Amino acid sequence: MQEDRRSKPTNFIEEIVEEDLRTSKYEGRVHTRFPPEPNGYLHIGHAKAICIDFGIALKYNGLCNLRFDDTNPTREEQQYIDSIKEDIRWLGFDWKDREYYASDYYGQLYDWAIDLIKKGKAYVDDLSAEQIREYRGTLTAPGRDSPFRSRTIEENLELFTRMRKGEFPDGSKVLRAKIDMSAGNMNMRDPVMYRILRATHHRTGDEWCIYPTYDWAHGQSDSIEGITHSLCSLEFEDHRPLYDWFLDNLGVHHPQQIEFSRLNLSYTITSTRKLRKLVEEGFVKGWDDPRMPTLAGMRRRGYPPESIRNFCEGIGVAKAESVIEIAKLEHFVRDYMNRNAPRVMGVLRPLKVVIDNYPEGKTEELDAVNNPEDESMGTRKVPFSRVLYIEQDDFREEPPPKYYRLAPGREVRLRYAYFVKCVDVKKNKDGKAVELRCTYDPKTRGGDSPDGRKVKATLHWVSAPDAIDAGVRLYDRLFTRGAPDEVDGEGKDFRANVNPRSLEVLSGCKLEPSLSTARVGSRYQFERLGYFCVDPESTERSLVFNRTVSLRDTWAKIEKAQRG
RNA sequence: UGGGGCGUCGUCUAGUGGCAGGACACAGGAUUUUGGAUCCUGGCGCGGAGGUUCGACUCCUCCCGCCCCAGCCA
Repeated sequence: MQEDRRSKPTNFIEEIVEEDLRTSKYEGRVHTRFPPEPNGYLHIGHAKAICIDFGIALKYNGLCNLRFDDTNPTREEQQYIDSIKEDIRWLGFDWKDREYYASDYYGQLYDWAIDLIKKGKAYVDDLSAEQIREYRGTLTAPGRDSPFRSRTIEENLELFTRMRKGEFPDGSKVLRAKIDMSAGNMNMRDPVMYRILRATHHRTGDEWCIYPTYDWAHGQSDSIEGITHSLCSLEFEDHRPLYDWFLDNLGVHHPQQIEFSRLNLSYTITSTRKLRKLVEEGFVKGWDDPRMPTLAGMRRRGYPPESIRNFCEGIGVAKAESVIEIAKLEHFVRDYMNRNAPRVMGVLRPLKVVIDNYPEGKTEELDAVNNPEDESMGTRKVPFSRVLYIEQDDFREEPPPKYYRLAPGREVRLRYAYFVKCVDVKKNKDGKAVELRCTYDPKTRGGDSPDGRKVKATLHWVSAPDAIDAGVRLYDRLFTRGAPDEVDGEGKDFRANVNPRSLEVLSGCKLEPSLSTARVGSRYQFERLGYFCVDPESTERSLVFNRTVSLRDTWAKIEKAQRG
């Protein structure tokens, strides 16, 4: 009955879920989970998974758990747990009180391991890691049975119990599932379930010296939590037979694993391991560096969570491997910001302008629209005076073709203010323009000429005596190649493709005074320049802005084409 | 030469035997007090070959290409 009102499935996973709902496969329940390993910060790839896991639950009136897949104490840390929770909440999802840990289930997992041993389906193996590898065979050649494969149930029970008690050194024994050493699927060649590892776990401390592997922990955790649909990425596809094997041989609740293709973004890396390298080797300043594709970095950069969600919805869910163009992400950011970010004027690279015929000491308060896309955002006053700043790039002594902005003898509009005409240029020794002298037309107040005279350009500006100083950080893509893992030379890796000009730090930028109350995290459109966000490094005395993304820039394209 | 997947505009993605649609990108135009936004227009695609069918992106066969798997990582 409810189904009728539901929108059509938008991807193959929703189709499966709806089919399961129709056939009451899980008594009409939908219960998913997001299972991050707390070994790094969440990135845009995780965002896709989060949107799918939580999104499916939301759409079908189900639940989505947060479960930390913490089975490897050597690389997991509490700080990552904290950041992951913060980032999921920021993205806009809520797991309520369903915060779980695979380590919560160590006891149950141990009991189930005993169960499998008793069923003759698991055994303790004394082979070394290297020997196990040799015995496993290759992709094309079958493996061989370990000499310890035929131990009696009693012996296995005793050995495994002693493993748990800490009677054997690290790495000396493992517990393996007894499946099929000749299976075409390598995962079925007697996979390891437990390894001996004396490491302090961030939650269980030193309680355990044996730790379950992913394969042994994951499906069983899903089962314990009553998960119905266990969604994961493609590389786990050939783990599914093992996932099924454990659950079937245990005879417990059996969720369905469904795999989808993970997100790849051009000019971006989405590998926790590689991102950690960028952090640890100082290519960026931290996990939350605004150039990082981490949620923390994107948040600091100014990406609205809504835009990331819209992006994830916009790219779809499928099994084909793909690389999404970064332009698509930027589109969703601009789309959201255009509708929501208040407009403001700021000059990044100031060029002084003196209005010769404007009275000295006079200041006017001009009306400016806060957002032309949303009248309800109202208007504000912007001060105008005789001395102003405009953008250096908005003046050319010798304007190229199609350049509409200011040049000697040219008239342009100052947004919300007056038409001004350039009458003189003062230059320094190097011939660089350092000050413009202009005249204004008092009859054009507000920006319209009563005689119907047109100008081709409208410039943003800031009143010099009223301006506040700020620092601005401009970001470019972190990598110079669309596919950062593609490298020319031998022995090189993605690090060779890091863009040395990914960060440009500007100081002495001039902003309109209304920004003096801007709070950390606030997002604005600097008219004609782009969207900017107040960085946490801002202080009361000095604001720092991050450019989230530039505006679409038609002139830049024309100019680029002109240069050839 | 083992097992598991995947191939639809430049990039994503819809399609479930009946005119191949959408988004982004790109190109052109209209409009504009942001060279923004908006609107219009345009080009561009079913990996290949056979077969079944009145009709095939869809079903069958073969071929080609790409990805994943030989951690006591997840």
